[in-house]
Amino acid sequence: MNDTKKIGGRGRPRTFDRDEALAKAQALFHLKGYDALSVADLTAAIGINPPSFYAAFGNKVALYAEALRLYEHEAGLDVESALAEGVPLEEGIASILQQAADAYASGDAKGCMVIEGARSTVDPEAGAEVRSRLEASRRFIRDRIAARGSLQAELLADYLMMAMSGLSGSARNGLPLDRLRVLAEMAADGAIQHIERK
Amino acid sequence: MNDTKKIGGRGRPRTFDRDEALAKAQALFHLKGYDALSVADLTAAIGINPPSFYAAFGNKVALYAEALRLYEHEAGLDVESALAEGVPLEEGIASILQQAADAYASGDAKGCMVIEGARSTVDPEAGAEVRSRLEASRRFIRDRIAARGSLQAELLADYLMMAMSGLSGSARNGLPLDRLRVLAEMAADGAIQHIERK
DNA sequence: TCTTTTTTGTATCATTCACTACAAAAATCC
DNA sequence: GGATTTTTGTAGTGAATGATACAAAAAAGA
Repeated sequence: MNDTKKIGGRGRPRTFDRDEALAKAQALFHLKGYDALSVADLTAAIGINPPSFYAAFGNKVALYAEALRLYEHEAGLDVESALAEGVPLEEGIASILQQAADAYASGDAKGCMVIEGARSTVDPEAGAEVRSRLEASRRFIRDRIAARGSLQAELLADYLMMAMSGLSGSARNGLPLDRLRVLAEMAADGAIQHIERK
Repeated sequence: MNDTKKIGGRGRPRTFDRDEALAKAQALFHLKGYDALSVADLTAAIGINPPSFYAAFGNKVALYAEALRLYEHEAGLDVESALAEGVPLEEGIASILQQAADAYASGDAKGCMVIEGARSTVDPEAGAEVRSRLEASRRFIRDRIAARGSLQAELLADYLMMAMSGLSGSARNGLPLDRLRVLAEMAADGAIQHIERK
């Protein structure tokens, strides 16, 4: 009944690597979404049986929450440095959308795991989890813009979320990286044009 | 075993209105998505039992296809006149995105039924149906732009689909109409800035 | 009235889902 | 070595899903 790893305990040792299994689960959740990925799919991919799965991760939605945390940590955009005080706001916005285009069109799971998860997850618990994370991302972006002294933090945060959602969807629909990059640049210009001089 | 209506046949008459039931189903599919809406939900909403449901509509995915057709017919954007030869391309693009903002933020089912369905539908058959309809929409927009003599039809179609997808997602996340309208305007300006003089 | 046709309501079916009971296995602690 | 602890594999749980079998009911045609 240990969901957090305690290496070198007493009983029978695990036959699988929990971190590896988590990474595999994260990739699968990103690829197929929460509802389309069954616990049977997960246990088969990890190579374990249901009891081992539940002993290690608690339940499906808890594993999904862990997978989301891992995704944000490993594949999250670097909004922090993009919107650092040194760089002009225009450049920061363009950088975020370029990062998004690059991230969303790379790997075999296209699009943003959080954005796509927020739109597609039916399960109430999992849906609440992923949507709250998406809202947190919006707040983070808004606060970073506001911290620079901009009076358009809400508007620009709305716009960035809208554009990232659009880029994520287009990536998921198979649009290749080069074409997605152009869209990101165009979208950034739309925002830049509406930035008021401070 | 009649999925198309034959008024005044021989046998026992229907106790419900097929068109009303279809409209109800369309609204529910738009609101909850294909997978989250069960046949039991549908029969309860219509007020019939499963055998009547299957006799009238065939099966769940066939009803979904009908609902999509109805949605496109009733709530589809007027791309045709927005991109008519008389209006400047810049205005046409702005018009499409303004129409999208208005449509996506109105009613109680937010966002575009086709765009959101394409992203969230897990069922293979229903997913293929809605995604093929989304692709058809893209082709229609691209062809309408190309018919004007623009050499940027592919690019602008990509961009419009991306922007509509973003607007649909933001609407689904609860962004109110006034704020969505501003985003649509900004997004349109991003495209307009990249239109090459003919 | 009698036959034919179609819809209706009841009562399921088989499948898939997330999740678990249970006992054997494999490690550490004393 | 014996007790304790934890994981393992087998097997199965109850709930929900899309879809149906079947016979009674209600209409039209003869």
